[in-house]
Amino acid sequence: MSQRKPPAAPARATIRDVAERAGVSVASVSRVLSGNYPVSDDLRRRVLKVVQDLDYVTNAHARSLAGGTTATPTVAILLDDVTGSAFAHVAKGVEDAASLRGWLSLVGTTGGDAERELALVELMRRQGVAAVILLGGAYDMHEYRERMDRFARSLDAAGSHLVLVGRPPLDRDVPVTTVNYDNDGGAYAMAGHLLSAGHRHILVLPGPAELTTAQARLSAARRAFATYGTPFDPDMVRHGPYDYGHGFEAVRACLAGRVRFTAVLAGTDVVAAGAMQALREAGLRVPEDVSVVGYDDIPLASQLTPQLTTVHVPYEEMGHVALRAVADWRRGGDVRRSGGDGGHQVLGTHVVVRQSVLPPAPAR
Amino acid sequence: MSQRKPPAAPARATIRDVAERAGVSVASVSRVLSGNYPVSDDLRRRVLKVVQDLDYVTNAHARSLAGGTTATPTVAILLDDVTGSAFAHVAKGVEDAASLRGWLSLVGTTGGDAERELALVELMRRQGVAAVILLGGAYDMHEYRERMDRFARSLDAAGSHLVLVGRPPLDRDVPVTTVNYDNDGGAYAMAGHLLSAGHRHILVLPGPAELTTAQARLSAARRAFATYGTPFDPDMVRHGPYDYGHGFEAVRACLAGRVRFTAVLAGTDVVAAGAMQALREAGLRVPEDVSVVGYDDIPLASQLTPQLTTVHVPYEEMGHVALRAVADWRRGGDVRRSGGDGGHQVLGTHVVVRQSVLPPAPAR
DNA sequence: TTGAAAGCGGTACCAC
DNA sequence: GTGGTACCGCTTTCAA
Repeated sequence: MSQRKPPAAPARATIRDVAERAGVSVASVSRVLSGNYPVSDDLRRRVLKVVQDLDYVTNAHARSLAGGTTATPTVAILLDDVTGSAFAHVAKGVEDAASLRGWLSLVGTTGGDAERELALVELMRRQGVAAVILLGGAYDMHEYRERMDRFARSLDAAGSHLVLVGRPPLDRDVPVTTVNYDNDGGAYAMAGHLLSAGHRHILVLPGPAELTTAQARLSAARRAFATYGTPFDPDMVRHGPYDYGHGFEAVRACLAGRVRFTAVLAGTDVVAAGAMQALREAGLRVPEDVSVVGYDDIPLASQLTPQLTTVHVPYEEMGHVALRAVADWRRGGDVRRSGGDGGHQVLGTHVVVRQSVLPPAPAR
Repeated sequence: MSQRKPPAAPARATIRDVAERAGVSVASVSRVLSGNYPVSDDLRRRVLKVVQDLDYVTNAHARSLAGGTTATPTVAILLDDVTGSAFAHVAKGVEDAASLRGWLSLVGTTGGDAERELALVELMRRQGVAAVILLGGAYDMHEYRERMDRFARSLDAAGSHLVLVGRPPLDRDVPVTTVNYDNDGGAYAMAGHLLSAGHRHILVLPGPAELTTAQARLSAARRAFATYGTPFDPDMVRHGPYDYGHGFEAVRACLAGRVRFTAVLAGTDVVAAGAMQALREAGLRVPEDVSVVGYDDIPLASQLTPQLTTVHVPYEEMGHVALRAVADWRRGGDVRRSGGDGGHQVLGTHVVVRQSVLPPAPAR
């Protein structure tokens, strides 16, 4: 307590310690360790020996400050939650692509908290990461745009870059890259699949009303209804979180309320899983009595019984694309501002037909 | 291409730029930004204005180098895969605890690759993180111990610390903290649950033969068999990866091979899910015809139909405990070497009874 | 081939 | 209160 030197600091060895102990100059040690410069075998041996003995490692901060070999490029991935989210697959995609290039990738979670998101972006910016990749979940359009705008510009000013994945794009003059999937197309096709099977009474569980992806899926479904000349009943839409519990509760409530439906169009696979569970508990069979479809095509979809018909979203590939965009950006200076690609990419989606859809039962 | 100055370097503003533009000294700028020193309001305003204009941020590397306010403590979490692994929940636990303290946490994935693990540990060590937390998945005892030994010592030498979660502990004199769950107790209780329900022909899918956790679960099951005076048939054990596919294939193969069993003791919930699917496809009902139990108690367990009886492992809490251990370590200098706790903690597990177990059917 | 020294961007101590 | 300035640990000219 009264000590001047806190014993908690084990005094990490420095390059000077190594130099001294090896009887050479710091410059030589640096050369040996960087390996990008000719050095005599004897010197190298002596230095490496001491490095071993001292268990020395170069201080990344110092190295990066000195502007040496640009430190390993690092990308930061920010998402709400690692557990179970479909976006965890995007993170995996980014990580795999990064490690393939010898880059480092780090994941930070925001817990859906804007404050924490801001703090993390700031932190990463300070850290000098090559890019910050923001995954999924955009709510308020107003505040959101401004917020992202600021992020993009401040990262850009720090020599970094912002990538938005699964979020609405910003204005053209903002230094940002967007990677998206064809949300509309998938939702339209999925609703169409149900409609073409003959369903007319479809319970729609699009997700949170404020979430842009949910809104888009809902309006795409509407268009599909219109195409099929089927009236769209707003009462058949139940908003709620993208989780198992919501799917379960919503279906249970509708069943209890004697709402008539022959199919459930769920906003995500997890919601679909909850819906299926509620149907099953009510003694209804899927798909004989009620058809159910999801969205995302996460592993769960093919593990459910019956296997879920859903929309495949290329999450991992989106991660690859996001990382490639960062690499291109770094290399290209700012060519991508003119190039057609690079600024905003959209990957395709498609319906995966499995076993959870059948034409509506004659009766009921 | 022929440019001397790569245009890719947007020349991030420095503290000196700010000082100059604001007509003050760098020291003053530093003071304003650190906020830990009295400064005149006028000066503060002028500086902040320029900071805004230039969108200036302090360089984390420089700050950390200068040894100023110790940078935000950062912990690195390393695991195989973020998607779907039970350990993603531990990561979440660490992250939540870290963010509560205002610490930063980063997740890196190894993809089960020892090389990548090594690279990440090295990188983190260089980065000067407060601790590296390694999650799950230990294979070869020989090489493994040596490897971890080295990690522990080198991190320690760099003023950092190694925490092992869900991995076997090392020797007492190695500077490491271990957080574990009562794997044995859970496995023993789970097998006991099946045995006490009357099952005698149990198919055991413990997981990968080389994985320490799988080995432990298997031997605990054996002990339970012994306790119940039930002969243990090695032929009823099928090793394989901790995934859905393995559960599915193993059960299908046994069914095809006319192996007689009334229950499945799966190594994880995911394996159990695969097993249930195979049974269902064979026209067998769970639990009426065959009982199935898992291990982990991830959300999936309660989302399956029937809901899965399994062993609850406090993954998130393990994350909290791991982070607390790091905080204690940092604070305590090296008191924990003497203290009984802190070095090696074991959290309890327990069976969660749901709907996937029934006494064996009379016939069959 | 090797060594000396000038920064990289900040922080903090020491004067004024 | 404010401005100089000596480092932090490392890389990289520039000489020797």
